[in-house]
Amino acid sequence: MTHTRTTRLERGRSALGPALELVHTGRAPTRAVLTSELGVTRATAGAVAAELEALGLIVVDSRPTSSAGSQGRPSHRLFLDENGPVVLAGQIHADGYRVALVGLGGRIVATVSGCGTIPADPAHVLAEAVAAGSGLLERTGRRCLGAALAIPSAVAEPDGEALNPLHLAWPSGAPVRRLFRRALAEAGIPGVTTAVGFTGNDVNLAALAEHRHGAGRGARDLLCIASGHRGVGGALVLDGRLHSGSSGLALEVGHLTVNPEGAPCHCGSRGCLDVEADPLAFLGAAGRTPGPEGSLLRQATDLLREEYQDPSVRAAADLLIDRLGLGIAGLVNILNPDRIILGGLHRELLGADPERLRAVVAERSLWGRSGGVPILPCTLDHNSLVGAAELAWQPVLDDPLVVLEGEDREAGPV
Amino acid sequence: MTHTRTTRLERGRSALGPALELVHTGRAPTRAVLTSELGVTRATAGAVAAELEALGLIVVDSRPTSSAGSQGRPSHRLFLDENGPVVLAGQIHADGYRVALVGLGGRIVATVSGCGTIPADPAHVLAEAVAAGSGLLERTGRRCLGAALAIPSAVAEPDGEALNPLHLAWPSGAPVRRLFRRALAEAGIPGVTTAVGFTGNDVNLAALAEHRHGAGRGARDLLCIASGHRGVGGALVLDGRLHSGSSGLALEVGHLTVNPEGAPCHCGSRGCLDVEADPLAFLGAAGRTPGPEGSLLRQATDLLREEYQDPSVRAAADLLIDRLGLGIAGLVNILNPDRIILGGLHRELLGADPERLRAVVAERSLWGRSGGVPILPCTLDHNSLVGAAELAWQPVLDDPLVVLEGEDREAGPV
DNA sequence: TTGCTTTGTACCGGCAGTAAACAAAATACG
DNA sequence: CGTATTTTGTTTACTGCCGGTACAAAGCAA
Repeated sequence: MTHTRTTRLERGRSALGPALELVHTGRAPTRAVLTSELGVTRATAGAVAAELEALGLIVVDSRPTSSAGSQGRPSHRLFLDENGPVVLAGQIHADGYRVALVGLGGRIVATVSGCGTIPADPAHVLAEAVAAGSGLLERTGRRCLGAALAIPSAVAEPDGEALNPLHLAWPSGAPVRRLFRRALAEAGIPGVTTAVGFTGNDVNLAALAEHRHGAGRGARDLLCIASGHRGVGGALVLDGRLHSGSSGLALEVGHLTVNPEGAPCHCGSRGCLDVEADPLAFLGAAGRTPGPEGSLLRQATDLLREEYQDPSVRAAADLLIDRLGLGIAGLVNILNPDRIILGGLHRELLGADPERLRAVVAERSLWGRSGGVPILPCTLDHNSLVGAAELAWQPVLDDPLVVLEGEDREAGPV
Repeated sequence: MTHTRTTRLERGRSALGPALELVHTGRAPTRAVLTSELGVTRATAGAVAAELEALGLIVVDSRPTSSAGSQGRPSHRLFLDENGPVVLAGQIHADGYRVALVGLGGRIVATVSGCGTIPADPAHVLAEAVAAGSGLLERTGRRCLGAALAIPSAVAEPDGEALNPLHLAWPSGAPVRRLFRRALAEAGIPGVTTAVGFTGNDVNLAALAEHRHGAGRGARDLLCIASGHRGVGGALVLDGRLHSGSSGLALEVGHLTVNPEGAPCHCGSRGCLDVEADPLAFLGAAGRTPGPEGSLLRQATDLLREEYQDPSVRAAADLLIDRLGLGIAGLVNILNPDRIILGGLHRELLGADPERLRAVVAERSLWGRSGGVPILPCTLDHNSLVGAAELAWQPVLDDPLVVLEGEDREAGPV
C-alpha cells in the first residue's frame, strides 16, 4: 500500500481535544479559565473556542453577563450546545434494556427502556434496543456521532465477547460487540460511521461516568466497586482513562477472598467477594429468601432501608460491610487509589454505616492506616448509560475535527 | 508573580523525547525505523537525530555498513553515545549499598558497593553512598545529569518517606528522599541540578528497568513480583509508566491471602503472601533453619538449586509455587497484565517448575482460563539499580533539551 | 471622570513538521 | 559490466499552530 503514515490527523489544533474535554467535564466555564487550564495564550484559547463553536459543539454566550463581584472585564460564558449532536448509549441489565441519546456533558436528551425477561438470544435484544434508539433519533431529529453499549459482564478485548454473563442467560463468549455493530449496521443509523459501536462492562462504564460527571470528579486514580444483581464488579480509572487491562478483564474483583470459611464459589475457591457481598448474600445473611417480585438489588435495598432497625438486618449489614471492607482494603493495598466510590448495594451499605466501613478499610490497609482513602457513594443517575456515552464520545473528545467527517458524507459523495 | 504560564518547554521539537526513548530502549537502530516508529517523515527523523547528536546523547555512524542482504541503500546506524552523560544511581539493600554511574540504555559505566551492616541512621548511609558516587564521577570525569535511589521499602509520596523498612533497622517514616537530596547537595555534585534526586521502591524500579531493557520489553501492562529478603514486593508498569499509586503505596501485594490457615502476619490477618512465599518461608517449609552465613535469598536459592532432588526441598518448592500462584492469580484477576515477570526467590521458583506455576495461575484466574499470561523470569543484572537510573533519566527522556541547562550554567553565569 | 484590572481580538513571526524533488548507496537483472 | 530498482538521506519550499505583542472592550475603584 502506498499510504505514507503521517501524523496529520493527530496534530491539527492539538489543543482542541483537551479544550473540549474541559468544557465537557465542566471545568472550563469561560475562555479565561480555558486559557489557564490549557496553559496557552488568550489568543489561542479564543481561537480554539471559536473553532469548537464552528463545529457546533459549544456555544459562546457573549451577552453582558452578571458581573460576579470580581474586578475586570467579565468573561463570556462557554456552554455545551444543547442542540448539538448526541451519541446513542445502551445498557443491558438483568431486567431489560435501556437506550438513551446522550449529549456532551453527560446530558441525557431522551431515553426509552424495555422491560421484561431478556431472551437467551443476544442478537434479538440488541436489535430491539438499537431499533428503539433509532426511533429516538428519528423522533428528535438529532445528529448521531456514535454508539456504545454497557453490559453486565466482563467484556473480553480485543473482540468484545461477553464472558460469563451470568444474569443474562446468554452463552459465555457471546460476540456482543460484533452483534451490536451488526445491529447498528442493519438499522442504518445515519452518522454512526466514525465510531462503530463500542461495548464495555457496566461497572467500568459507571466508573468512567462518575469520574467525569459525578462523585469521581477530580480524582486521579479512581476505584469503583458495585454490586447490582449477582456478584461484585470493580473498575479503575487511571489518569482519566479506564484501565480495563490487556484483555479487558481487569478489576474482576469478585474473587478476592474475604471470608476464608465462607461459601464455595464457582471459581473453585471459597468465601469470594462475589458470593459474600452481593444482594443475595445480604438477603441470606438477614435470613430472608429472595422473592419473585423485583430485582435482587431492589429487594436488598428495600430491606436495608426499611428494616434497618431489625437486629437481624442490622447484623447482616454489619457483616457485609466487614466483608466488603476487607475486599476494599485488599484493593487499596494493590491499587492505592485516591478515591473510592461505591455503587449498587455497596452504596446502600456505605449509607447505612459509613464509619464502620471506613474503619475496616483503614484497619486492614497500609495506606488506610497512614491517612485513609475517601470512600463515597455514586451520585449519577444511570451512570452505566452515561458511561457508555462517554465511550462513544471519546473519539470526538480526542479530536473534535472528526465531527466534520460525517458532514462531508452528508454534503455529497463524490 | 508575573510568570505567564506558557507551554514553551513542552513543545520545542516534540518528537525529540519519543525519539530518544526509542533509541534508549533499543527500538530505533536506524533513522529509517525511527521514521516509521515516530510516524514522521524522513526529513523530520533526520533533523531529530541530528539534534540528539548535537546534544551529545547519540552518535550517528555513517560509515558504509555491512549490507544485511536487504535491498536499497543501507541505513546509517544510531548508537547511544558511550561517552555521553550519566546519572548517579544508588541502591540500599539488606547487606549494604551499591552505587553506579549509568548511561542511556541502562548501561552501567562504573560501579562501587559497600558491604556490611547498614547502620540505623539512614543519613549516614546515604552520605556514604553519595560520597562513593561522587568519587566515581571524579574518577571517570563524566558529566552527571541526575541521581536516584532505590530502597527496599514502600516509598510514600509525595515526600518520599520510607514506610516499614523492615530489613534496614531504619525508623518507619524516615524521610529518605529529603536525606538523599541533602546528601547530594552537601556533596556538591556538579550538574545534579535539573533532577534533584529521586527515590523509589526497589521492586518498582526493577520493574521499570525490566520493562525498558529486560524481560518486560514490549509489554504494555507489566506486573512484577519479587522477593529478595523478607516479604514480597510487587510493581506495575502501565503504558511505560510506573504505577505507584496516589501516595506511592500501590502494589503492596504482600497481604494477599494465599493460605487461609497460614501463619499470622503483622498486618493482623493470617496466611499473607508476605509470610507464606518469601525466602524465610521457603527455608521453613523445607525444614531448615536460616544460618548466619549469607542473605536469606542466597540461602534459599542455594538450597533450591543444589538440593532440589531432596524430597523435602522439592515439596517446599511446590508448596511455595502453589501459594505464589494463588497470589498471582488474584493479581491477574484485578490487573489483567499482559506479562508477568518474577524476581528474587520467585524467579528461582519459576525456574524450578515453570509448568506448575503456570497451571496454578491458569486454574485460578479468569483470564488464565481463557488464554493465559506469559510468566517470565527477570533477566537484567542489578535491575533495581538500572531502574533507579531510569528514574533519573526520565526528565531527559521527556525533554532532551534539558541537557542544555547544565551547559548554560557551566558556560558562564550572568 | 480617570485609572486599574481582566478579558477578548488582530496581527506578526518563529518553527516544527509535511511534501516533494533530488542525491546517494546498495541490490537485481539484463 | 551497466542499467533499473529500491531504500535511505538531504535539501528546499510551504503550511499551520501557537507565542508574543499591541490594542480594544468592559467592568470595578477612587
